[in-house]
Amino acid sequence: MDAGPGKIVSQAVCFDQGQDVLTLLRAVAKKTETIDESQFDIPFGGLPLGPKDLPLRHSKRIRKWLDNSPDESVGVGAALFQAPNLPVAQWGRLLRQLARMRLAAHNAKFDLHMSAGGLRGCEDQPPEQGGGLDLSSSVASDTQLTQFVLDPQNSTGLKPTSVRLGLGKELGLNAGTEDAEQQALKPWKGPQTDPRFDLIPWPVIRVYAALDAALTLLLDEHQQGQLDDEAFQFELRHARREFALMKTLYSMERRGIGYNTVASLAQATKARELMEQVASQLPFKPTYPGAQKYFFGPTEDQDGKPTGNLGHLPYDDKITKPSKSHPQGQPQVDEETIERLAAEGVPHAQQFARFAELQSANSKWFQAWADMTGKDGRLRTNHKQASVVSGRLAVSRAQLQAIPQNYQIPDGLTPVRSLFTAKPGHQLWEVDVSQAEIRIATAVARCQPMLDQFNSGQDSHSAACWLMFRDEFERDGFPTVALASQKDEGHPKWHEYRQVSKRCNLGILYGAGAGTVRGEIAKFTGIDYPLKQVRQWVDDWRRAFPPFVRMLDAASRKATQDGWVRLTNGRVRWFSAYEPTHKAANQIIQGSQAETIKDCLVRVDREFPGTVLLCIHDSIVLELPASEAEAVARKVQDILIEEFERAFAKPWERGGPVVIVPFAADCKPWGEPE
DNA sequence: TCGCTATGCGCC
DNA sequence: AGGGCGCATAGCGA
Repeated sequence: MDAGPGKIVSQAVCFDQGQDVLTLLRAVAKKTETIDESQFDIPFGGLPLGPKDLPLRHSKRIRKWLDNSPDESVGVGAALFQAPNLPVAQWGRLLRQLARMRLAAHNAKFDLHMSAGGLRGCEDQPPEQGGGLDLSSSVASDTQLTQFVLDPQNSTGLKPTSVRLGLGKELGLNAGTEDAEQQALKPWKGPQTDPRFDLIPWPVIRVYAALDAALTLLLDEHQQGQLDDEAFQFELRHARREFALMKTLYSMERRGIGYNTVASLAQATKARELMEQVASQLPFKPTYPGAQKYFFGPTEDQDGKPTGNLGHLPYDDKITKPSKSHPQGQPQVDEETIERLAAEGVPHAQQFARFAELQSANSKWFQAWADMTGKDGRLRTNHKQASVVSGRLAVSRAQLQAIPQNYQIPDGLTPVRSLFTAKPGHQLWEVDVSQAEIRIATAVARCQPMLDQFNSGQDSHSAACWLMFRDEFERDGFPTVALASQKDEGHPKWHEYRQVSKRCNLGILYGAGAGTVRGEIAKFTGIDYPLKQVRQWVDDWRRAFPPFVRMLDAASRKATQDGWVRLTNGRVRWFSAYEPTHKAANQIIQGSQAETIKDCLVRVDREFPGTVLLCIHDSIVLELPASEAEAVARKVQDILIEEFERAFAKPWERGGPVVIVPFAADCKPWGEPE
């Protein structure tokens, strides 16, 4: 159960052939240590194991709280506060016992990590001496994932779900239980920014832990009863898919990815030096609000004294959205604003941009990821499987779905991608589906014009370019798309028009209007076309692909009328009451892609165990033995193509033949450009 | 000190 | 009416 941003306490319930609860496992962890540094302090009883590792702030906080609250429950806590852990050997017995059972857990992946991690400082020991044990083959079900499949519209939290289903009444569960729990635990747990579940005395948390364990068991029984019913075959199938995916993600997270902390920290140091040089020349605090004040703030204060601000007029299109604190909206200070200021020769604009990019690179990558890397030199992320509405995977902790492309790296620093390393004798490879979303859109919309282009070997953007600008190409003597795409001999405007077409493809399928498409074109080509011209192009695009237009309309109509749309594998994307439905088509595409890549991931993990490191929406990163790296990567490439083509193959008309939209995949060593 | 919001920006 | 995420920072108010 997630008990706050990245802070977790969870219980696993163990049962044996339907008998009563046998054992509780209480797992505690800190955000930064959930995975690569085990963090068990198990306050099962009052047997001392030595003092806890207590940060000063917590020590102070608890001491203060104890002094001010001399009631009985606190006395119990105070007695247990010093050293409440069980002997290490008991941890080992617990793990061995769990390994022999069938386990149900709410968010099983977390419990698996805790069990496998072992006790702090004992990671390399056998369980009897505090080491971990892999319990993944003992886990039989994950009640949170199953609930996500059974009821995607509601919270999958254990207590809200139980209350909703009327479970646990005999245990005293009611709508207020969760709040009561938060109230009771808060003084011990500390602030949300640094919660310490391991500092909560067992007598304080015991009742809640026991309740969670019992609820998990009740929920599991309830769900399994439902899934036994033939009417729930669909849900059963998808619950099994998610469960299999959970185990794959668990093994990926355990593995982590090699990261060169030494080089990363060297870059961090270099970045800080560069930042200091720049900052010393800036006449304002180098923050976004500071820059806003300097560039756009009044030049004089109320008394007519000069403020040192420049008093630049805000750009009309660069005002933040009105909010409570700023009903008029504020002058926006983003990259583009700064660029414009710099172009006007406004002093310090360029320097501030430089400072901001250096600081961002350090705090997001060079410093942050080095700090997060484990003692084994591996950097680990945490997948969230049941939180994204579209069905995509999300990752937290290290945001390894947003590893910067090389061109994003500030001048003078090393690309972050080059800091990822393979273990000895291995190589990193990435395999990705090319233009997945447009191929999916082609299948979903049954778009014959785009299909024809794919079948003749065109990529989607060249295809759109050809169809949108065909008249002009033909008039100028370029009668085929193949000729027009030749770099040297092609139509002089081919590349410009292809960019325009690409932005139309992506933008319109995402639900963008002409204004946004115009901005995108400007961003990628540097040419700011008149809105009227862009509107014309959007119309050209719509004329070239009538089935896409029909699909966009049909999807949003369905989402408006029914409140949901269906993905390619039958799963449903629900729309909440106030969610705009213009994005419905995009959600079908994005969600269907996510469902398909999940199946690929599980299959690749099964066929090539131990190799998968990351999955980034349409790509899979692998760590492969050097001797056969390319061969395996090619096989994975084939798997992606096969799975995507199969997922989207269907008859395009009633009783007609099955139409297969061709998919393509790229396969290359990690870090190599296209 | 802590929780919250606003802002900006990385990825697909 | 461009979709889906997560993270860092700043600033404000309790």
